[in-house]
Amino acid sequence: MKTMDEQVRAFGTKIKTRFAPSPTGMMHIGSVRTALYAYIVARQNNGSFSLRIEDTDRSRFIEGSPEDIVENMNWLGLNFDEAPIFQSERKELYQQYAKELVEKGVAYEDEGAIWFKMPAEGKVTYTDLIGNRRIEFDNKTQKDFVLLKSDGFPTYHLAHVVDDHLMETNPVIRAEEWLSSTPKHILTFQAFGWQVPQYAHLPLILGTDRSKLSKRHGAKAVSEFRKDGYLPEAILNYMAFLGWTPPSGKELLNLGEMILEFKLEDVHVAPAVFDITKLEWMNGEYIRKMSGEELTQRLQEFLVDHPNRDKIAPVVPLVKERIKKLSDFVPLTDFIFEKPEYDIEVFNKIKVENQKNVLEKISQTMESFEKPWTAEEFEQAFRKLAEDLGIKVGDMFQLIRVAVSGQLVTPPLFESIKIIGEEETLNRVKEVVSKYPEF
RNA sequence: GGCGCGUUCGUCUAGAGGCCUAGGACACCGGGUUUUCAUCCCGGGAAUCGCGGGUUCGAAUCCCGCACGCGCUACCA
Repeated sequence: MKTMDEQVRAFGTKIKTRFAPSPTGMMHIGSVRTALYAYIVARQNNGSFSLRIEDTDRSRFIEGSPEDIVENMNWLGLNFDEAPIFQSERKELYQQYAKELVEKGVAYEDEGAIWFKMPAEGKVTYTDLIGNRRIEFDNKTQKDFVLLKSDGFPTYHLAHVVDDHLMETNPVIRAEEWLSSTPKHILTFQAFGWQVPQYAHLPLILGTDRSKLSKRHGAKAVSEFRKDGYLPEAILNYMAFLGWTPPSGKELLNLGEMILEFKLEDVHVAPAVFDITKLEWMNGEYIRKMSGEELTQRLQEFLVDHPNRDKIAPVVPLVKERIKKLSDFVPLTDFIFEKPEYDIEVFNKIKVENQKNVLEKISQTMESFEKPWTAEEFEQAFRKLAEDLGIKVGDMFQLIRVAVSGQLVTPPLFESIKIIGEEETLNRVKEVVSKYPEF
């Protein structure tokens, strides 16, 4: 059996792939995988990768959609080699080709539209690159279909065939929802007398209810994942693994490694369910793998409106192992930059009697420290205080934590305090003592 | 309804006749490290491989049937 590589080489000299979304909304997370695989195949064959905007249905066009697609492809690092093609600008071209088919007698005009005439006999057979499966359709089960609409625009079927022929696309990588239409396309290629490209129909990506992934599954636009603090490398990695495992068995793979390992023929035939929990885990892995400097920079790019954007560098090492998404940074570190809101309910969660009294002692102990405070002195002093007061060490530090941050969960206490500053820390504790239990 | 595709732990998957009393990852549960959380480490439960027939000494792996799911069935893509 020939590999995909051999099959494709037998077809033409250069591998050309394309991503061909229709601009009916913001770029959807599911289409990332289609774009990614097409990109990888082009890259690993020294081929070219381009963008084609399928905007032949004027009524479904959404303003800003092409820009959103380009922007997110750039963000993901999936770069195009050629200028984007807009099908709406090629109207006359499709009309010419439609006319050609009418002249050849394989298409006819009816009610202002041009229809492809289905052969009454015969079968369409082809081998899909995904799963290397032989797929067969009986022409008898197929119906005539519209090539050119009465408004003069082509349907997807005509536009796909004309464009991918002219662009010399091979292989055609698209979602499996197109599988049923493939006989139409193959027959059209043949009617023109053109070489039929190889097809790779990628299995559908499903929502948790097992229906085709859409907005209502919570898996939404790429831009929203970006806004939520997901990293492009994690998104790419996760999406690539929906239906594909690298032969090396690695759990984490960057784009370069994917280009080395990926093969279309290794992609699954069965649909996959999109599971955001695993994406989140992967995102956390990528965050932890980054250097402090790198993370700081990413965070600064992400936190465009953060009031203390320039001061986050020292905080980054404290949260690196505690955040899964860039956006997690904010709630975890707000108390470091701003005095927190206090709530007696939070203090009540710590099982310590006479809290006000203990807080008073904490305040006094802090005041007794020489500046700069040191970790050893801090820890030893409060361990001793806990012992003297007969309370658990853990509770002691939790009380300090809440007094300083207003929260039960924070990055490491002492390190946080060092960033907040001794003065400010002491002020906060004093204020808590004086206002307790009403804040 | 017609046509097409699919079916291994909850999820992503390994698996190409014996290496499978089915392996890994996420998630979950338990334990350890730890002043919280997280990280890290250790351990655990979790798929009779959709069901039923074959073929074979032997099947998750090959064949047939069925069931179920999904997709398409537009002058949408």
